Amino acid sequence: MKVSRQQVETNRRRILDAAGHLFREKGFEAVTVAEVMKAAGLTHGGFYGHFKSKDDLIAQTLAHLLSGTIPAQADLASYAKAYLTPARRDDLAHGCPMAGLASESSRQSPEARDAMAEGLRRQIKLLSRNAPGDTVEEKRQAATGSWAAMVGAMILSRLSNDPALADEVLADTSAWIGARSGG
Amino acid sequence: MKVSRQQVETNRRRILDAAGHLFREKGFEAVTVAEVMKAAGLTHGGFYGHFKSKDDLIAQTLAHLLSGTIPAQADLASYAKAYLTPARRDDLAHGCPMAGLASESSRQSPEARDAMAEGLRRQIKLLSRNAPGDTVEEKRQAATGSWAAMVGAMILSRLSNDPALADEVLADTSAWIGARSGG
DNA sequence: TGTACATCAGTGAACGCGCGTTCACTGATGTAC
DNA sequence: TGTACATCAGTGAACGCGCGTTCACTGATGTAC
Repeated sequence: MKVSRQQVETNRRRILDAAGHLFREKGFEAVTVAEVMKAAGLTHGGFYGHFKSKDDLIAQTLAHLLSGTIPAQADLASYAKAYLTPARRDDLAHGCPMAGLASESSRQSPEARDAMAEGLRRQIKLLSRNAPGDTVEEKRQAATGSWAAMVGAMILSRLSNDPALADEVLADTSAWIGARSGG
Repeated sequence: MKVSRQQVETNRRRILDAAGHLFREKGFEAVTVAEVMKAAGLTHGGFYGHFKSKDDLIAQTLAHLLSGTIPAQADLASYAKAYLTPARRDDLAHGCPMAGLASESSRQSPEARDAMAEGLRRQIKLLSRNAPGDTVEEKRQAATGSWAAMVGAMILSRLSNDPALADEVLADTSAWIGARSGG
């Protein structure tokens, strides 16, 4: 049955939200179109009224995830300390899209990669503002290096099924960034 | 037709080598059993004489990849500089298994994750030897933080389809690790 | 404002394809004598 | 050392399942009058 234009827009956003959670939780390939639609409260047949294909959904979901919420500004060390927590690591569905999906994204469509690259640019720019260093270049290096360390630590921590090692990776990386950036 | 015991062992290693290259290139899910067997010069039916399942292959391939080649020791900064090159980034099939497969591995079987966690422990231990710091703890933090940054930078660099950004991520992370570790 | 009808978002069955896995078969290996 | 035969690694057709995608249909929406 037809639904109102407003409802269409709501449904579209619901699909993107559901996809955002499911993709972060399970990765792009393990999530099915039907699963996303069910999570959005719809049936799978209607999917193609909203998106051209699953690849299209992936690209649009990444753009959706990365366009939101500019995080509060703080110095790099505080930012890293807040980012590198076991709670954030374990809450996959609401976690950082870059840590959760960067690896898979590099094998996705150009549109998906564009969305990710744009998110990366924004993040580096944002972190550069309060990064240590005397020159623009030094600040950018600190921002990029710290961000790479945060993303890498999150990925490595998630990979370990030894909880002690997993927590140590977060804590050590946080300490290392802090020692350099003065937090 | 039956083949010699020696040939069986050769075939098994060929399958693992082929899987090691293909998985790093395309990820676990995008590679099919038939594709691995073909790359190993065999037909797909024989696969189950060597491995219990595709999951089993994944776990054994990771163990195989991570057990080899202890890299030459150097200080952290030189190590990072040698690791974070565009050439290494672009040669997916022969690249670092942890950068290429860590993210996907966290959703694989316990055996696969064990192999990865063990590889991570070895790597941190190895890098700690020549890490800067006065105490064991400081050295471990530098090793872990630097390794997280290297893996993260490799992943972020691969994700960007803007070559300038991709190269900058490597160079900036390398410079940042170098500035701290004195390379 | 109220009515008649064209539109079209969503439904759910169905399709086609590719994948992991199985299995009857083949023929070289390697053992028993 | 040579021969006869049981073993079993590899082959390739086939199976079953799940997935992305399509499509005829439904019935509420929203427009024309």
